[in-house]
Amino acid sequence: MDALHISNSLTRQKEKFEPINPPFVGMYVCGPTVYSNVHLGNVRTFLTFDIVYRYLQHLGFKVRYVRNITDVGHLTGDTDDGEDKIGKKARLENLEPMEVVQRYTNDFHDVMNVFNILRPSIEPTATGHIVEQIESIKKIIDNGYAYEVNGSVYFSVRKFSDDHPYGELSGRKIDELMNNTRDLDGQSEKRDPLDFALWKAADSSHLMQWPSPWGMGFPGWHLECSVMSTKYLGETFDIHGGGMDLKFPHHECEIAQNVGANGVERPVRYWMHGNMLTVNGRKMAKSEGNGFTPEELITGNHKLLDKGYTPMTVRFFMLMGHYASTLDFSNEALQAAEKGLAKLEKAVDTLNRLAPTSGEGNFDANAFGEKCHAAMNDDFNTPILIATLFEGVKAINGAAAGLVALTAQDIATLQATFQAFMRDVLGLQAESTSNAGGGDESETGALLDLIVDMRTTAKANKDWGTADKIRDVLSAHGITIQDGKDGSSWSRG
RNA sequence: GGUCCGAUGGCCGAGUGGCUAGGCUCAGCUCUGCAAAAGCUGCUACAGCGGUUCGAAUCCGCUUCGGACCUCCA
Repeated sequence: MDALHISNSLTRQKEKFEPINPPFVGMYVCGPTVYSNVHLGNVRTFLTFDIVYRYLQHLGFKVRYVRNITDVGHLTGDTDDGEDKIGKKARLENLEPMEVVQRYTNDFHDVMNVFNILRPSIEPTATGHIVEQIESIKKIIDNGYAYEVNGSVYFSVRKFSDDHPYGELSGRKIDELMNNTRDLDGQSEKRDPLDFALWKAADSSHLMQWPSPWGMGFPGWHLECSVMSTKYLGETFDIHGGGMDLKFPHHECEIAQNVGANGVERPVRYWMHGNMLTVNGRKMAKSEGNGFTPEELITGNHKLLDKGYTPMTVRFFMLMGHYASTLDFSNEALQAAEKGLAKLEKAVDTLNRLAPTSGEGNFDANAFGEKCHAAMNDDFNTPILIATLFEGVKAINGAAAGLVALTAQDIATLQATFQAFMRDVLGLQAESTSNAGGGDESETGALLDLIVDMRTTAKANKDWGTADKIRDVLSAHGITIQDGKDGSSWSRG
């Protein structure tokens, strides 16, 4: 494809991407609720939109990427008097709610860094936008789509659906929803089970609460995303992303709120949903007890893991599947990713030392680069991109083996393409396996050259014992010796 | 119960009407003091049944199995 196409969840079509105000692009992604450590499934979603962000920038768009932090707890249960998650955690650990928020926000940021996921342009918090949320509720009430009961405000879905479509994104119909709504525990003040809260009254035991025209309380969960996306990206903007599990009710309610407050019929042009990471076919989730943290993954300290894996291995593993498909976690898949990534890294290294042919080249480096673009243009198809990169690997290794001829220009093009797609777009950075802190690179390199040289002498003398000992010891330190026709060389990893 | 989605070789995972996906694994070969790496070759699949078509993994129907959402969720 010669232009970027995106699968739009709203229309269920693959559509050509045309920003509202090129070269600017506005993108909003639902961030985490910071009441616990993020697990790997969460990471997958943020990785998905990291790729979108990176590729849009690669294409030259000026992207304003907004990803919120949900730091209001919301309710643990379905009842009107449920405790909020952050408040509950604060009580359990004897902390201020904001201490809980800060702790898990820090954790979230650390994890994002470890996986080389870029920071958004703006990272707004729900608590920082209480005023805007209250203003938004007033507008919705004024427009006739919300009502107040005992200090709480609810959105009237039925009233809204008389004037506007509701359920378009998730493909739900009001009548079906009616029949399938579960009976709530406790009585609800809602006039209709389909209604959702914009503002909840809080009693004195509730730790996080703010004054409002309706009394002390806190905002409903869906509202913050509507308000913050509108504030920073406008009443209509280009891309809204999030996990598949947020499609309903969260995103559906967001649309209703935006339309209800601002009257804009289609606030978001392209809706994108990342699919779930599964374990043994089931969604990774805290409640399932099958989730593990990035730290457990890296150390391998978890019953589901045979060993630890590096962050880049995990990143590569996730990118080997398309974001819109479920991806099943398994040790074998991780191991395959580990080896595949090592092969890729090794080829990049080989590429940098490759001697160009003096004659004609027989590899079309330009076509290779275009193929990489085509893969990403087709709805960010990272598995195809990776498969294409391996075609480049084959050419590089073929050149090293003397089977493929690459001109200096070909090599330069290959280097630029690997830099652009492997490093910049896929965000796969080289992981140093050397024991850091042991002097500078060139010094170590000179020593290794000397050792390899000594081993070559030993080999020439058929002193296999010495030669093998050098190889084994270096290997134990992560240095691999390669013997070729024209002598030996070393590499890390 | 309702809505939606999926089922691809030993494993993971693309593809969506005709053309090699790719990675990993396994076997053989080349290279090599041995090994590793690399290269070459092989194993070559589309849940089942029926239909549409010159032609289907790809479209339609049914069956079986699995999953997501309908409640907080990335």
